[in-house]
Amino acid sequence: MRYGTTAARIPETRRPVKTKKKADRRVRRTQQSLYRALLELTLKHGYEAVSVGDIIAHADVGRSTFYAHYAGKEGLLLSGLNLLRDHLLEHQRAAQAAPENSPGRLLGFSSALFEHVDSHRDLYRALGQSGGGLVMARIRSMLSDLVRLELAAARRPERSDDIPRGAVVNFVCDALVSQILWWCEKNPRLTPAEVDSIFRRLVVPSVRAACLG
Amino acid sequence: MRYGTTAARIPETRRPVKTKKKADRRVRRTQQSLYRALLELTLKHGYEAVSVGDIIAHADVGRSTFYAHYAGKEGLLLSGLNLLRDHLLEHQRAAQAAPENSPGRLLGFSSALFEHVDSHRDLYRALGQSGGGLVMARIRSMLSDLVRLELAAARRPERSDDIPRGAVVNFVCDALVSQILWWCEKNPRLTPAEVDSIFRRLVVPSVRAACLG
Amino acid sequence: MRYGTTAARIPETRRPVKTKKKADRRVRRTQQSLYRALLELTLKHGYEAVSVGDIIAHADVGRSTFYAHYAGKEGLLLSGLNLLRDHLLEHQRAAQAAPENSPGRLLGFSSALFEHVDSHRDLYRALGQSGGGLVMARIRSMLSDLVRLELAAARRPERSDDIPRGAVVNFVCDALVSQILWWCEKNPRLTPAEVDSIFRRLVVPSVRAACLG
Amino acid sequence: MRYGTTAARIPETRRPVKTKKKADRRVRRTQQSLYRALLELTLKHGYEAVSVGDIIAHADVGRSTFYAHYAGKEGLLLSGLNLLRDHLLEHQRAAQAAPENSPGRLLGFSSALFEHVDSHRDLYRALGQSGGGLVMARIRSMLSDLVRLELAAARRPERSDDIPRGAVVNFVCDALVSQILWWCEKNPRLTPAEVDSIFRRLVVPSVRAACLG
DNA sequence: TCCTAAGCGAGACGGTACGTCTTGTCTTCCA
DNA sequence: TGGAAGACAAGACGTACCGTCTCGCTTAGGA
Repeated sequence: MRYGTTAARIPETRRPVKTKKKADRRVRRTQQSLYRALLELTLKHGYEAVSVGDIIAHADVGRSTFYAHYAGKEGLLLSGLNLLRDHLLEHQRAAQAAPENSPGRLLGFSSALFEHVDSHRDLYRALGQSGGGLVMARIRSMLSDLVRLELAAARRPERSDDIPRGAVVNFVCDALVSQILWWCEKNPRLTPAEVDSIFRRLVVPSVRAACLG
Repeated sequence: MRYGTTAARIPETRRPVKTKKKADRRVRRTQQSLYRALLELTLKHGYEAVSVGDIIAHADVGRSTFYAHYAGKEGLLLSGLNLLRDHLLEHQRAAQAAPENSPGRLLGFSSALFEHVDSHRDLYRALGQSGGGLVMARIRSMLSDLVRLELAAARRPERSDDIPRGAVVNFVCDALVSQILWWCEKNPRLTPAEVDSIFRRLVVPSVRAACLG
Repeated sequence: MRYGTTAARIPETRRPVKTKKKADRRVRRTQQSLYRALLELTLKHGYEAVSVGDIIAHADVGRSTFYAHYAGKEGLLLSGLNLLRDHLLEHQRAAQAAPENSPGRLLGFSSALFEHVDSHRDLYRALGQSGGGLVMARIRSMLSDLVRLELAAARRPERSDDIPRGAVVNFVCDALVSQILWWCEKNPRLTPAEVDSIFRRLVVPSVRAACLG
Repeated sequence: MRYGTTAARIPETRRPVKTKKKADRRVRRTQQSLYRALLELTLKHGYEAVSVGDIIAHADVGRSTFYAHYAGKEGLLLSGLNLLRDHLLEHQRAAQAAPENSPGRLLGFSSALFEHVDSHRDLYRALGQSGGGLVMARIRSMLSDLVRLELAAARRPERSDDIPRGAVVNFVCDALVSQILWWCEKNPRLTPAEVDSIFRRLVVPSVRAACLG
């Protein structure tokens, strides 16, 4: 979930922070400690098994400090998600520049997503296994925005017997999440490209038929 | 703690049936009380918000009695799943009797599943919303068995560039679950038949292409 | 607690039993099973650690059967105490036959008591250690009757500065119980005679002074 | 779980006192609330009938807070015993200053003990009645230390036919406890001085004979 | 350079749910 | 029909977390 080394900006804090000017190096250090602790403990024991108490002990941070920054365990984890969203949005925009009907245009961010997952495989496995349901739901919700955006742009005029747009968006998002979890849990040997190919063979034709028919 | 040294004196000759039957009457009543309580409370407050204490209070059952029958809240809910599984298996077998390549043969149990969901719409909505993630996971796992069974039977010889069977099974199951949740949460006006149609238009062609070449 | 092999009569039952004619061999067998189970489990794990559930499981008896015979764990244990009381009463009567002021006359049952304890040392240790407080209290209460009886008979006319009779009885009984427990827990090598001697040296002179002044 | 890597930076130089003091104020208030609740409830319903739930409800304290301070109901009650022990030790030391063989020297703390009991008569009655066996056992154990200490100091060289020291200590302690319970339960009209007198007349001569030959 | 407010550690606290345990009652079956 | 088996309600137990809170220390930015 950490992009490169600039794991700084974590906007999902409780308090607007006001960011006086230098945005408190101390604050940043604390938040990074907590985030790192969450990741490490999740990898070791699974997301569900980690308690707030574990996190603050591992991060050597006071309990009240934790709650001063995040609403809870999930808040902390979710704070890392915005980075991913920005990353995918960028790829989506790039794909939109491709010529109409070119094969990689529709859902063009998918390969970037699988690449991302590939570089955090252990974390996703940990989330998938031990009930990080809520986190996956948030990822799903984020993907949902992307897909809706794309289909809204691409769609030809709606016909009466069309599949409802929401159903298609839903189908695509869950297929993505499903693919990710299956990859991480069951078949970790595949390359991101292979996984992307599987995904596209299963999903894209149906979506094309349903929306661009 | 092991009873039964005397009970085992006469191993299987007498009547292990009649004794069981009568005792079961009370047991069944208790279990039904608990199950009904769980459903009612889940509908009212959401699955996650219901505690074991709530359930036993509502069912007027002792705490130890609850744990004598079920491992926990989830165990109780899961106990209702076996009936559904049997129901679906029956429909699957019926569909298999249809001629090869007829349209409703593949995943023939899907309409039965959506019919079932239709008659428990509120419950599924409650499960979907408030984090019955684990329960949906169990339903998914049950569906997984059905789908795996069917694809194993239907599949032509495997080719090297085939999509791995597991990926397809995974894709189908999650599409089913996804469809169910979307239906219950977002678009409750559709009929089961319409939902089934959407599902089949999105999923079946890809599956046919992937498995039946 | 079991005298010889005739461990039969257990009068402290809940129901008068009515003893139709053959006095239900089954009932007796059940009661013996329970009593034996209690003793064995008490020796193994200590009195407090044994639950009714353990007893009936070990005796292979149904729960309701247990409560049909005894009011609880204590009731069962206490049912063995009457035999001891009769035994001691007999010795007390024998000692009373001795000439006035002979050394062994006062509290003449003490040696019989210590002899009894000697033959059930393990049980008393188990009772003393793990809080068989209530049982020791019952033994104490039984001894109390004996001592009160004896002092009432032996006492010269009461004087104003006498120690209250109840205080003396109390003192003697607790000294006996105290001695028993100390013997079993701390110093199991002493013979019954030695223990009796210690007891008499510590207690009898004071009692004689207080009552026979 | 070990905090203190930062807190230990400045080992013992600053002020480990002030910090503790303030924090203790709240702690002390909580502990006193709990102790008071225990006493009040014990007086009202008897020691055994009081559950941890009752105590925390009456003290308006969280369950976990209770267990953070005490191991259980007994632990809470026992926490009040240390004060008594210190009190008695002081009296013992004062008595030791008396001339050899003066009447009040041996077991000189006894009157202080009975005075103490006198001022908590209701509590001791409640403990004695309803099975505060374990608590009385702890009091006994505390007295045991005092007596052992005293006899060890006072004793002349041991002779072969001496009563074992442990037996004497045991005898004295149980006589004290016995006297206390008898007083509280059976004869509450006596003054502490009278009770002390009874105790001393019954016990001290024998002890003197056994130990000071 | 001092002062002041914020960040922070430490952890006490009230609360809630958990799963286990034991008790004594009550129903049902069997001989 | 009376004794045995065991399902059951009741509720205490000790544990685990949670999210709130109070308390001083420390530290850095503005006066």
